[in-house]
Formats: sequence, C-alpha cells, structure tokens
Amino acid sequence: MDLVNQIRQATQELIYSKFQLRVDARDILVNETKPEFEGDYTVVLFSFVKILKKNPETLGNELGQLLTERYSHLFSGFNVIKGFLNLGIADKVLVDFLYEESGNKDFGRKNKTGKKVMVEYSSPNTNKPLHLGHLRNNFLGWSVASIYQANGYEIVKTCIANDRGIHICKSMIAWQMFANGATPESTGIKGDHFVGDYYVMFSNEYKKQMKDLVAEGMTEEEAEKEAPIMKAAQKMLVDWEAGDPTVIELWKKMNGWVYQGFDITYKRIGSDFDKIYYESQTYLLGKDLVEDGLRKNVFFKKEDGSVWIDLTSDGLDQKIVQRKDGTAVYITQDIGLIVNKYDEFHCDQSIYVVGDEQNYHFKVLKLIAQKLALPSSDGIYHLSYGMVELPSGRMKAREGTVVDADDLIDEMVRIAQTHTEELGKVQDFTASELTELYDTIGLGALKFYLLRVDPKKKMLFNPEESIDFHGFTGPFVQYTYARIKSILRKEELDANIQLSGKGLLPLEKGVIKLLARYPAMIEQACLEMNPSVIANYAFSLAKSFNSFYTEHSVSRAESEEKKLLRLHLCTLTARVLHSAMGILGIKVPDRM
RNA sequence: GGCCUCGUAGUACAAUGGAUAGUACGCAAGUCUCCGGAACUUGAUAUCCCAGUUCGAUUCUGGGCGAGGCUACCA
Repeated sequence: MDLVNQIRQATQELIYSKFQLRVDARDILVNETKPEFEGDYTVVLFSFVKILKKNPETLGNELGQLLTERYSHLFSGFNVIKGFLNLGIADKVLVDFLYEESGNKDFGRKNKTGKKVMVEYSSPNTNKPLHLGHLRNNFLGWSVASIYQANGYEIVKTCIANDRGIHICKSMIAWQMFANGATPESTGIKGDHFVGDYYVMFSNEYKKQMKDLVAEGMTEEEAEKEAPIMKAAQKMLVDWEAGDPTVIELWKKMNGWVYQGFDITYKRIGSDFDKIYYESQTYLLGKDLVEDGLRKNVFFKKEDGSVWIDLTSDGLDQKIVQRKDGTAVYITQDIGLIVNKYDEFHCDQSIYVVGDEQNYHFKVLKLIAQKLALPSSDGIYHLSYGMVELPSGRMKAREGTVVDADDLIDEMVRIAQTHTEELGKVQDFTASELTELYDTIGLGALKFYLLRVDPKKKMLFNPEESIDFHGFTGPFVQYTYARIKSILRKEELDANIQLSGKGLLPLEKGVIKLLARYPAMIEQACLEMNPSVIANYAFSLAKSFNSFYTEHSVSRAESEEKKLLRLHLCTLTARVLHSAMGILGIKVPDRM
C-alpha cells in the first residue's frame, strides 16, 4: 500500500480509537508537505476540527503524538502549524520500499481486473493525409489504451476508416480529370499524399468553375450547386451506392493507395489496431435498430415518414435517425456499430477518442444507446479532446495552414539528428542505430509535446517550442534516462551489503518519495483518462533525479552503503522513467 | 438566439475547497578538477471583473466582459 493510504488509514484508526469518530479514510486529506515546512506528508485537520469541536493546534498535537507513538515504524516526527499536521516519514520505510521495488519489473502496474475496454481512435478520412490534429488523436488514443492496460484491463484498439462518401468521390473525380493515369508509383509520391493532392485539385477546379458561373450571372448559392465538377462528384457518390463496377474499382484503387500511405505513417508513430472497421461496410448498419426503436417507442415517425428521437427532456433537441426516403443518417450506423462491436468483443467500456466538436453527437449517441437499452451502453464514453491550434489560429485547409503529419515528423527527426550530431556523443553508432535514435528523440519530443497537456483542453502548437529539447520535453526525460543507464553500465549492485535505512539526504529522499507515487499516478491517469498526468510525473521525476545527481556522486559515494542505496535509486528511477514514457508511447534510449 | 467549453506571469502549461498559486520557455545572474553540461542553482513577473457560499475559493454559485466549439433529412 502506498504511503498516503497508510497515513490515511492510520489517521482513521486513531480518530476512531481516540474520539470514537468514524471517518472514511478517503475523506482524510493527505498532501505532500510544502517544501517551506518541515515534514513529508501533511494531514489537513480542518474538517475534523469542526466535528470534534477542538482547536486545530490541540487536535494536531494530540494526533501527531499518537501517530508517532503507535506507528513509530512509519513516522519519524511531526509538527503542527495552524490546521496542518506535518508528518515526517521514517527513512527506513522509504529505503525498504526502494530496496523492494527496484527489482520489480512491474512496479506500478495493477493486477488484472478481468474487465475489457475498447478504445476507438484515429479514424481518418481516406481522401487526404494525416495532419497535426490526427497526431494528437493517435497519441492520446494509444496512450489511454496503455494506461488502461497498466491498470489491469484487457484492451481492444479499434479504428473506423471513413472510406466512403462525397470526400473520396471528390478525389476520384479530380483524378479522372487531371491524372492521365498517374499513380503513386509513377510519380513517387506517398499514396495518401497523392490522393490528397487530387482532393486539393478538386477544390481549386470547383472554385474556378464557381467563379466562372458567377461571372455569367449566377448567385453564389446557385453556382455552388451547379458547378459541373460538384455535380459529377455527387453523381459518383450515387453510382458508388448503386455499386457501379467502374466507380467501385476506382474507389478501391484510390483507397488502396491511401492505406499504403497510412500504413507507413502508423508504423512510424506506433499506432496499431486490433480491428479496423470500414464505413463502407458499416454505413448501412442500424436500420433494424430503427424498427426496434419504433416498437419500443423510443423513436417516433413524422407524417413525412422520417424517424426521430425526442431528446428535449434531456435538455437536447429532436434528432433525426432515418430520412423520409428510408435511408440512414450518420448516427444510425454509429448505433448499429455499437451492437456489432459488442457482439464481437463484449467490452465493458467503450472509449471514443474524438475531437470536442462532436460533443453533441456523442451525447445524443449515448442517450439513444441507453434508451434502446443496448448492451453496455452505460460504458460509452466520449474522450473529447480540444483542437490543436497554431500561433496563427486554427488550422484551415483552404488557407493552406494545415500542418502535415509526415512533414512534421520528418522535421522533428531532422532536428534531433542535427542536435545529436552537434553534441557528438554517439559517433560510434552504426547507421541503423543512428536512424533509430533520431526517430526515438524526434518522435519522443513530438509525442511528449502533444501529450503533456490535459486532453480536454485545446492546445497551441508552437513549432519553435515543440522542437525545443530543453525543459518540459520528451528529450529531457530521455536524456535523464540515458545518463542513469550510463552509470548503471559502470557499476554493479553488490547484494552482500545491507542497507540500514538511516540518514537519507534530502535530495535522495525527494527522489524516493516521487518514486513511491508512481502507482498512484497510474491510477489517477486512468480515472481521468489523462496521459498528461504521466507526462507531468515523468518530468518531475527526471528533474528530481537530476538535482540529486549533480549534488551526490554514485560511484564515489561517501560509503559503500550509500553507493548501494544510490544504485538502487538509479535502478528504480530508470525503470519508472522507462515505464512511464512507455505508457505515453515514447521510447527511451540507453545512449543519446 | 439556444446549448457547451475555456479565461492563471511576456508566452505555453500545472494546481482532488487548503499553507507564501507551481513548472517550462524566454529574460537576468551564477555552478564544473562534472560517474554524460541535452545538466544544476538563484532571481524578477500572474489567478479577466463584480458579488455570494466557506474557517479557507484559481477551484463551487450567480452576474458581467472576452475567446472558442456545437446548433444539416453532410459525414
């Protein structure tokens, strides 16, 4: 059990035995003592002061006295300031913890819960390459999945490819018009970029045609509808739905190019999926559920034949679930997919990693699922994340301010390379080792930058800041790890020496206390579905270690016992940094 | 218009209702006979405004002001 909980429990027991007051251990507030006060952990007494009708100082002294007497193995001393009871932790407790866990490969990870969680993330459109926003999504989704895994859940990672619709038809039309049979192979362009280029060509041609029509006297609105290229795209969508062989063949070909491109990017950033759903195969799902909903009176039919759900009593509006012509709308397939996913995987919980512009959609989706009493509908959770903005504002495709994922990754890796070469510490690496290292550092910087912020909040992507390798960054943590590994390469643990567990120095103590918090951090990250908890923690730990390391020598420690203690400290710190960064999807190099 | 987020140093981010609001970048000044200086130490600078609840509010409530998102028989 971690220290905070031990303190809670001890306090709870004492309050009961001394004052016959029953309090829930979870209601006892235990903080880390602020550095300006003496002590390690602080029990905040105000909430009991009122109930017990005692003055805070007296209560604090009574409790402190009893705690240090009855739990003398745990506490080394106490002081009371106002309503705060500051407790010192006995060095031996911390040393024992360190000694015990430094050999534990799974330190921080929880036992199996027997529960299964699905995480759906990434979910790209297949008409253009991935951009910066997708990266936040991918990193978040992957990391949240591994957070759940660390907390003992079985995980299923899924993705839905939006492979049909007007967007891909636009690329297809433009390809027919302008490509002269060009392919990614013939041009040497990565498949997703290749198809994306035709999407841009469509937009340009569309704009040109509209301009011409307006010049001929049409209004903007008319021109939008009448432009031949748009009509062609819409016709192609109809032909696609009708199963026109030529259209289907072209569609398969172009999607294939896109997937080839995506595969390269996914592999590079480490995104993987247990199951990929394709919208072309799911878009007709859910129709039977509409019937079901009508029978259950969850849905109702309007005079024109369209089917709706009334969510006004839930504070929302009426929402259409089937058009008057009987065709499904977008949300219908999502409802159908819920059932499909459950039938296949039987997950207790289903997390959708989707941007916050779809908050409304997911509110509606969950409500509908619950009203239809679909399996595990209470487990539906929309992990809503904020948009990534640039210093110039929001990314806008039409203004060409979209930051391309592949370009960005290349740039980060290139800078990692330049910087590494300048420092010249790994000149003995082979070419392939260097390539791997640059990837590790460049991607580490990028992932850390995007994951260090609370997912719920929109964030700013500042290109200059993102490539900084100092301060609150991935490379800073990686560097700390590499330094520790360097020490451990040179020193062996001598198991014959016993640790007495006395005389911990403040900087040693600081690191050990942080290490002891790791399990609680893993829990918190899971409860909040928030990788930034882990990123912040990893950075604090690295910083704390660096402070210790500049002050105290490991190899030339004051005594053999100190040396052993510090080697354990190095070992566990390295282990935790490795594990924490791993949860973020970031590798740590032995040398850099 | 309605609904939902969000306003913390120059900038970007932290802070389960708890002590003198943390961290990084930037800025200023330092540290080295250093096991890896991509490091460490020190300093200046902030809770949008007004009320309320509370022993205590960045956090909760109400009202302003400001920013963003959603509000398709599109996906």
